[in-house]
Amino acid sequence: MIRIHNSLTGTKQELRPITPGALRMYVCGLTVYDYVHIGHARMLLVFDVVSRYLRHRGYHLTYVRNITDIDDKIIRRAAQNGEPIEALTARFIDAMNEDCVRLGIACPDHEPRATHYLPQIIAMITQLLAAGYAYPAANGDVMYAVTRFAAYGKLSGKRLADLRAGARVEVDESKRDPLDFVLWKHAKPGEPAWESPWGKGRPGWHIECSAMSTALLGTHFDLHGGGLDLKFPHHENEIAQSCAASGDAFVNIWMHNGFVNIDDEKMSKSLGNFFTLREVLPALRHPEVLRFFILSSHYRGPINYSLDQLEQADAALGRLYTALRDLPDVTSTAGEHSARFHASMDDDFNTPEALAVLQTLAREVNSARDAGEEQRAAGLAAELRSLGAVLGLFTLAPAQWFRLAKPALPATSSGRPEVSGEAQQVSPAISDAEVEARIAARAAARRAKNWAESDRIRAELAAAGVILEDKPGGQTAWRRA
RNA sequence: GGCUAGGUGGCAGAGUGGUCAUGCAGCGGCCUGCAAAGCCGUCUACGCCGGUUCGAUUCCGACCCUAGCCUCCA
Repeated sequence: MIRIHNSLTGTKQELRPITPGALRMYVCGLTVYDYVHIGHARMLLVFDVVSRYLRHRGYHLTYVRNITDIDDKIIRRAAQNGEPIEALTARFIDAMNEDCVRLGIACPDHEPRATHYLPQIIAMITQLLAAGYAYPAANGDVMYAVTRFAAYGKLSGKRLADLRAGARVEVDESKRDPLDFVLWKHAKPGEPAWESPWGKGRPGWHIECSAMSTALLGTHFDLHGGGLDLKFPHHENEIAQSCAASGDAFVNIWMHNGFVNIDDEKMSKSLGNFFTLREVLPALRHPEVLRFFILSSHYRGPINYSLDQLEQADAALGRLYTALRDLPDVTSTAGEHSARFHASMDDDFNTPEALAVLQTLAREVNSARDAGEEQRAAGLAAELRSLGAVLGLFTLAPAQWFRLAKPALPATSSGRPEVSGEAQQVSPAISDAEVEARIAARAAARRAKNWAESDRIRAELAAAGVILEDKPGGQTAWRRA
């Protein structure tokens, strides 16, 4: 039984598919006007793991993650760049897909783009107007009347009166209530626009998600996810739109992932303290390190980004790869660790606990190997490998992992990895073949019990970032630091 | 101001009404020519004040502190 924390009720509840054996999930994806940053990556990774796990548990999952490809910021950025909007969005969609491939994030089943769903958006606004939930404003926009929707504020735990008292909502003559939000924006000169019953214009952000999710998953589906910052007003508005338009229940369980913080402050574009994947990944041994780092905290809580934390993730992941090293590939047997792993993941996707199970498993692999129980060690390692794969880990063969060097990139005081030509020279490159040659020379010295020469070669290799491990029987394994 | 999450050992980070989180770091062993890796053992905890309880880090209340949302945001 899988239990998931539902933002709507504030409690964990049992996952009961609307259609037995099948699940439908919609996640709010990106607005494509810039490169993917670590905060986005967390959302992408969290729901990648959620979808992997639900499938692992035998559900037939339909996973939809949208792309917002028309929006104020996109229009502004395109104008700044002197670039057509379509070129800008195409560029950043390509970049996002590249980043996802690097991180091993599987493609969702559907990746709808707002601009491809204008008919559905217009149809839904028409429905809302007909049902009296929306009204045409004097300026040509179409607005949603929040007071008409009794449950408004349920998801975010807010009351309309409290929100108004906040007095931070803009005063807009065209709104009947300051909290009303726009469904359709009338065209302004020079902006992209589509024909509609209310004249030329473009959709508001909130209606896109309601229209796309309904079009692809129906009026009532199982799971809806997104970043915590979308809870209000975006998801609140989605509920208001979708429920009002269909009269149906819309979403059973709302899931929100926590933020990535820098120095305990939210990473965001407005604060300017964000890191793109393109800056961060070159500073890592492998993108899997970032995945491990993200999964080492529970998805709902905040996570503090720092190079030090990434170092720890690198070390911990390396330890798991160490346990998988040099063991025959045997069929995994589901033992007590699998049961613990599944219990952890079943409990609201508790990945830190699931990773702890993997670490315990790794210790037992090593322990069995030390005791000379090769068969048992191989069986446990196979279990480790298959459980890790559920989380998207162990995409490399252990031998590959240990050939990768951890880039020695100096960091600025802000924790931002500095990637420059100068920085790259810090890690001297020594080829695998050269390493093997030096090890052969050292082996000869060792056979002659010339420890001084043996240790000299080892120190020389250490300076080049290569660590040696002598095995029983005269063999020497090596890895990059 | 309103609303919502949190405050766990040197660090990160789970969890629980009463013998284990886990990883890194430390300490003591084993192994090793010496290392490395690994194994075994071990030390540092649950913001503050009350209450409930045989017993609370875990439940309840007050307080302090932090973050987030209330405006675009994963």
